[in-house]
Amino acid sequence: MKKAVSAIKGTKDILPQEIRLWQRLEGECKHVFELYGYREIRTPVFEATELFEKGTGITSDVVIKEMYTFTDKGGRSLTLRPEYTPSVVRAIIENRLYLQPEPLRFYFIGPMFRYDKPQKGRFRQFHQVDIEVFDEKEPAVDAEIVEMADFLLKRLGVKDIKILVNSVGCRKCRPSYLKVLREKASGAKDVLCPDCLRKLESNPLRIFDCKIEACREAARSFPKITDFLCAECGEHFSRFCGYLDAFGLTYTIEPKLVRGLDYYTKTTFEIVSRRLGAQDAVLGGGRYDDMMKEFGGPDICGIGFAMGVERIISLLSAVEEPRKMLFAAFLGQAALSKGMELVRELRRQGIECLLEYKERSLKNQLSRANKLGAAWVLIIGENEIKKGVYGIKRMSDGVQMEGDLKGILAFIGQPL
RNA sequence: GUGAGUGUAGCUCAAUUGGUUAGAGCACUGGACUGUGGAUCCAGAGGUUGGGGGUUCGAAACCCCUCACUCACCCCA
Repeated sequence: MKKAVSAIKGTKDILPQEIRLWQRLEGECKHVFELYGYREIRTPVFEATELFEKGTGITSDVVIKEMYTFTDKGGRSLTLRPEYTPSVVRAIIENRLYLQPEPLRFYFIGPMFRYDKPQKGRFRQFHQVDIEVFDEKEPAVDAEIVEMADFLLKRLGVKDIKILVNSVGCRKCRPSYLKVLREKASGAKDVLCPDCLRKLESNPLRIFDCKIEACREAARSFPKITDFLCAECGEHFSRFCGYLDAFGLTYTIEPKLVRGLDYYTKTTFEIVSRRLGAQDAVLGGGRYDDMMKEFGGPDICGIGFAMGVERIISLLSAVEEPRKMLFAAFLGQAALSKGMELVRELRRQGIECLLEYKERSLKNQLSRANKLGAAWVLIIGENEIKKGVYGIKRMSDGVQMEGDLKGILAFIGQPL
């Protein structure tokens, strides 16, 4: 098939057939988030490249190899946002939102861009639903966020999910853990695969993820981060888990849940579904207590999560809702003019109407109306115009009558 | 970035393994039925077999290059 122009690799069109699902998801998100006191915020799709280098982290994979970065005509280095958190933090500082009495709870829905190789559940332009809370140190809010995510997913009808939680410690306790882990893993150098030997340097926590049995076996004896948390982080984590218990949520403590963004401190969590394939996270997030300060803002902590819209959508099944639409069929030019007039009035009465301007047989138009799932067909022909009435047919049972505009409206008012 | 798999009509797939004019179902258009839908039957339209090159008397099939998609690694939503 010859294609003049096609969508860019890793991007796709969301077609009308699918869009109902998107609208439902967006509606549910807004509804739930507002129930929890969040308000929508929207920031630009591109930002100074520096924002992500500082925020997402210069050592993260996202920044190193996945950013859509370009130079604009003024010579500035700009980047299409690969994630949302740095933008929100920037907006808060820039607009001094922390000086307002309103709670610092924000949500956002929009596209993100990462130069990844596409695969199942992974795209170059994808969409995230994102929430962030600032200035709440208490582990209670960590638990509230997880509970909200769980509530949202239940409302959406997402099944077979698992909640994973962890603490990655803070800048005080994490380095000492990593040191011990590296030492321990170095002792097992002869059994680890080449991949893991590389991870030993770059990201030793990833060794826990290896699929090779020898590596898994060795990793079982490695220390867990949850055993190395400092007093503050340890208490935060146990209270967080306590609140989750109080909510009656089932969750798994997953000490190898590290997440790829540099900024996380203390709590991290993910909600996964095995139905998604290799990219199994529907939602992931955590606490980032230092980002605001590092951007030169006030010392305000933050916590949030991002949910992958395409991934959620793939777990939902489309529900075909019946379309309460009227199809206007006409025969001849005089009838067309009359039809345009009638349809205009019906639309003002709040009735979805479709009038197609092709001259076709009545049979053809009825057939078409049937295919489109129209609830009624309005029939306008010479006979009707002479009599000053119009035919209206209910497609579900074929019942048909004649009437003027008032009669038609009354007929439409009857149950289908 | 690395690796594997797949590209045939709008969609799902055939083509006896290299053989003549690339087929079918669904969908589409028209007709049977002149102004009354769904069922049935008939007909029509729709293809540079992803693209380019090569091997061959002959390529959708084999080889090379390229592009796209899919899946996995890495990483993440």
